[in-house]
Amino acid sequence: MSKKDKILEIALELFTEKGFKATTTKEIALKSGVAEGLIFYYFKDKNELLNHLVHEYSFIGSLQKEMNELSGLDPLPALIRFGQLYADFLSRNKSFLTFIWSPEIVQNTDVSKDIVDFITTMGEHADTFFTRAISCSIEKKKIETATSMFLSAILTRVLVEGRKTTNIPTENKEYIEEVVTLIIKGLENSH
Amino acid sequence: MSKKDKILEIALELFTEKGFKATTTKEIALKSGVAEGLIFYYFKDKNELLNHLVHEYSFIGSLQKEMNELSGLDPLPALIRFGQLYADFLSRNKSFLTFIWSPEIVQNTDVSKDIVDFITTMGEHADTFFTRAISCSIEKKKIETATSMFLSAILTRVLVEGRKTTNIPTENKEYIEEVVTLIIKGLENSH
Amino acid sequence: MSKKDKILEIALELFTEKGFKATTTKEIALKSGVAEGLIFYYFKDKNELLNHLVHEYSFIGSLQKEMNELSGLDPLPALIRFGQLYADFLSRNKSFLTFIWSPEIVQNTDVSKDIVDFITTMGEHADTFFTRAISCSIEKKKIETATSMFLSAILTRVLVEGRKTTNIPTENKEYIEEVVTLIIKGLENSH
Amino acid sequence: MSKKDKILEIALELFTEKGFKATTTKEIALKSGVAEGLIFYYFKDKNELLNHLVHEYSFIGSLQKEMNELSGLDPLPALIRFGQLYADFLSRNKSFLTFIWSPEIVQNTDVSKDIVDFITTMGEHADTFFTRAISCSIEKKKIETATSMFLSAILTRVLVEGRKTTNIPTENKEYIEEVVTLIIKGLENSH
DNA sequence: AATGAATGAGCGTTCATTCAT
DNA sequence: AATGAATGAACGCTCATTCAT
Repeated sequence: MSKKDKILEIALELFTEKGFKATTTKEIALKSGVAEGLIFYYFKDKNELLNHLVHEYSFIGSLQKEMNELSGLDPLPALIRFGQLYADFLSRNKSFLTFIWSPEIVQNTDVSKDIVDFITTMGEHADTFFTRAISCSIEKKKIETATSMFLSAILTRVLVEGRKTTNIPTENKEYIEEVVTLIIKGLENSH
Repeated sequence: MSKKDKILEIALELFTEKGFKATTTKEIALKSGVAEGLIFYYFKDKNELLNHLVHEYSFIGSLQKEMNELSGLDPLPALIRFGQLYADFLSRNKSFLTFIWSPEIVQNTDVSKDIVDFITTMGEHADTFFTRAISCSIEKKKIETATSMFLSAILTRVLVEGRKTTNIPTENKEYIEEVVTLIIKGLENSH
Repeated sequence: MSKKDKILEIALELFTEKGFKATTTKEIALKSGVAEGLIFYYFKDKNELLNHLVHEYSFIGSLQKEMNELSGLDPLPALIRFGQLYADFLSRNKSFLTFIWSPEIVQNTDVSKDIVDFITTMGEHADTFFTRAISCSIEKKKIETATSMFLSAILTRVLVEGRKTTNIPTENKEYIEEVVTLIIKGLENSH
Repeated sequence: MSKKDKILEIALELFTEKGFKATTTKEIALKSGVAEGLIFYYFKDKNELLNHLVHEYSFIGSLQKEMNELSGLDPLPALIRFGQLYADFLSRNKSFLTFIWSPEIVQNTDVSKDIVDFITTMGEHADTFFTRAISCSIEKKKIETATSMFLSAILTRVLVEGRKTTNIPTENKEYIEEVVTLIIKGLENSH
């Protein structure tokens, strides 16, 4: 791994763990095993290091690949698997997500838009899965509400409940299954 | 308003807007119209100002009062009203919530526990409303899943969708009604 | 005791214990049980409080009185008693002496001159005692050397040896007697 | 001379001249011709700069070397030369000695012990010289008293009389000779 | 490419001093 | 006489940034 990449790796780790301002370039250099000056050789200043990180960070890419496996599944298992992939993805990127959502970053960058876009994209995917999973036709708006609930439930579980000191009582998989079941039944019962 | 209160007010505003480290005491003093020294007369250092803010902040109190009005309502309208109060509450405290959830604060204080506690309390309230709204008896676990979805949907809507550049297509009230309807139908259909 | 006197008392205590700059007016006020403002009501500023202390402090007065008792004694016992009084006096004022001898005070006040004057006065007293104690006549210069040694021995013992962690092996009285004996014998042997 | 050494040199000069608290880091930087930040690059804070100074200061080393020349001399000249070396040493380190003896330093460090140790060591040296200078055997205690007087006389002369506004009437050498003569005669006359 | 000594603006904080009460 | 809230200059210190090597 090149020194440049090492700097980026460590910077990401420290920024997401402690915050941007609370992380010093000295600390990054130390943990990266490089001289402090090198950071400024590769990146004009600390902000450019942040921008590089935030825009380069391949957000959706990693998830996109995994979702190819869903095409061969039946609608219901696909929906559940989709939920799991989403939960895993959020889990992996939890600290990065809360980082770019924090006041000091939201103020300085436009990445929160990226998150919203991402959630929208996820929503569109989920919409098609729900549509396929429901036998009968249904209002588009109802599907959208269902989708929004589905994604919110997973998002909240991972980001909020992950911080509970007590362990999560139900496994993710089981929880997702329950959520899907409840929504599907709600949708089927509503026409 | 006393100078001490003014300092607290402005500090809250700036911390939630820009972050803790990114806000200087000079800036707080300037906007508060006091000498910088006064901040340290009342709060021994910047951290104590933060702690004061975080622990004094009457999180649940404001919501608790509003929830008294729900006791007279029928189960379903009560549930919807409950959702609205929750959404309004989150809306009001949006910036504070993302602030204390940010890396620089989560790391330094034990307040994330406060949020989790709050969410748990909200969950218990919602549980009783759902139980009352469903005519027939139902597994406790199903109710809990329903509740979690309900609260997540509102939380995500307010915190995430509030940052969408495009305006929110559906009004909160309408959205909450849809969510409640879908969940209730899902529950009733599941036994 | 008036509040003014209390301030002076506490200021003296703190200045000599911690140094002038290291003692804050807040600390003086707190320990004195008065408001901080009162210090500046009585003394224009912190420096005037210091000056007041340094010039008011009746240095020699307390010793002068005690020395009246010496007039009735024989030369040798008088010399020994004189040494004891001097040692006691130094012991009582030890911290004050090292205080006004410290760089931060020597630089700002002219009290080190007071100390020198005091030592000179002590020297003159001791000169007459030694002259009386020696039967035969002797060069004035020899007496002065003897005196200087006598006073130095006591001064050093009290100020320096008092800081030894181990206890002083010999009692002051015994030490003074030995010193006097040695000097007297030295003088008598030199003509 | 390196910038680090320059900082140490100037800090020593200012601390001993004005006191520790009364010397600002800005002043040290200015007189040293370096940026203020450099002080904190080499020494993590002002206290560490002081500690470095105080422990690095080769107190005894410089004197120890000079004392090798004494071994070839006869007892009496050796004693007189020893006194001169001691007086010179004290003279050179006068401001440093009063500095570390001042309240603000005595309170913060354990260096006053260093001084006491040094004086003890000097005492042991002087003891052997006096023993050799006296032809006949004599009580150990008497020697110690003599030694103590000898060192005190020189210490006081340099530290106290050096602050007299009037010039010192007698030269150091002459004074030391007188002191030695007087003590030797006192000792020889006492058995 | 890589270092780390050196910089200095600006931070959080202290504290003597003022002043309305 | 006495208070203590309020001030702001100046302190010790941090840290992103520069630059000679």
